[in-house]
Amino acid sequence: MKEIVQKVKGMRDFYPAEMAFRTWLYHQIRCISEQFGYQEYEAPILEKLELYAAKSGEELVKEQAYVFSDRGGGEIALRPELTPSLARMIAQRQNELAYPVRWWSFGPFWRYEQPQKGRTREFFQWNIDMIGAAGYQADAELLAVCAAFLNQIGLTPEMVQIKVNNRRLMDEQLLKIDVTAELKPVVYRLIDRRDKLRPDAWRDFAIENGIGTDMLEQLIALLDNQELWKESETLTTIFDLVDKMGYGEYLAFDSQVIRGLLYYTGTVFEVWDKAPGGRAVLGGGRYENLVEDVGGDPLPGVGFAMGDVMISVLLEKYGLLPTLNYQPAHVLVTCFDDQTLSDAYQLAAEIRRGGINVITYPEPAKLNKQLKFANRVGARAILIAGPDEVAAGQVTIKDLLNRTQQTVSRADCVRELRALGI
RNA sequence: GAGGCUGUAGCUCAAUGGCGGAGCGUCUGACUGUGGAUCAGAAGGUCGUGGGUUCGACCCCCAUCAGCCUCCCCA
Repeated sequence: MKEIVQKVKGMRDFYPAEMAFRTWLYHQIRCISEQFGYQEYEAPILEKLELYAAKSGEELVKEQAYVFSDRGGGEIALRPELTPSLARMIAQRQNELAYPVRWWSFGPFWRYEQPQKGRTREFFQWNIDMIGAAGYQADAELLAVCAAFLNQIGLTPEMVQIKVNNRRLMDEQLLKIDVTAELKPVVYRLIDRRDKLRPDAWRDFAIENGIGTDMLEQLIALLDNQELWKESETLTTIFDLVDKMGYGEYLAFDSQVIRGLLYYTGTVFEVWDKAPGGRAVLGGGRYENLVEDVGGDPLPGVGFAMGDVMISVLLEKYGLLPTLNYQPAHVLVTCFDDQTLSDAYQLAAEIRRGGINVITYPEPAKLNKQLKFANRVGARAILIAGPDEVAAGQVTIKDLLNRTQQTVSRADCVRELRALGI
């Protein structure tokens, strides 16, 4: 134990059980993405640091990216997010793609953060984007993808909610209460923190940052206005479209959803656990300038990203983790003794050619030991070909589930296994 | 970056500053061609790591590493 080198902080091992879950999640994601006609793609794990300098937040690049120099002296980053890579891939082939482009991806990312519940330094993230659709109606499709996914994995509108807002609406409203361009970042930050601070502490924070009492009262009235979305044609249209697609119950307008990312310009949304103290598990929105920022021509996009860690926490919390069988072989061929070992290996090969996954016990051992092993690894049936069976051209099939066994001719073995439902 | 809790057998955890334990699991046997049960036995530990205090440290102190939790942050 002492001499086992520890794994790097914040990294996870995926033993077969965890790997089975990750594969399951990947499958759910693929299923929904393809339902809406999105194509899978992948970008490099390593990118030049300057790719992120273009638009990602300062915090992300300076504090949270894994950065190192390669042997050529270049500044390289382990990708902390995918969107800049996506923007580059689009820009590189800007004139040959059929728009709107619908792409999705699921892969690993790294951020140098303090590991805690729902957060690791290496995580997997689903990214899904539609690029090249200028109309805000496209935003509704991404919200539907999001809701369809939540529905697919069993998260109901009672458990989670997609909080939607629109930055343009908020900008207009803030302008009405005389929030200047200089004040806007502070006010955004203030809005973002409203649920994190106590009311009095929140007010103090506002005053300290130069927000006058009058403006603060107007801001509170603005944020508390549940009907504010009705003043946005974008939001009313989007809500209507998502409702028509059958996912209206998942949506809720929330004027406090702003999102930290600099590049969002229109609709923004986050999926939240509705329980008290709930957290965001997914976020996204519309961005107008990203492709331009990496050197392409202006092209709008809308998309979202979801990490595997928080969604797992949520599924576990609501008892929705799937029960997965991660033993691919349902049959074990026993190895009786040195004389019949080659027959056992040969039998296993015959069964495999019959289309059934098989493991062999690789060396002679006591039969009860092999039976225990078969149980441990989750096999459904075992095959015994000892001296008696070999001499008679037969094989004994033992059904571990029903505790029955039969001796059949070798030629019938595959058929008999099929009859057991294997 | 800040704070709190934890670290003892493969796993889950006990142990008043004075002989390091239990349950589960593993292995062996009872059972030399038949599994999940039962019984018996065995293996398995530099008590996270490094210092310090003490006649004596798993226990107290300091540092450090890791895990969990909270704050900060959140693409």
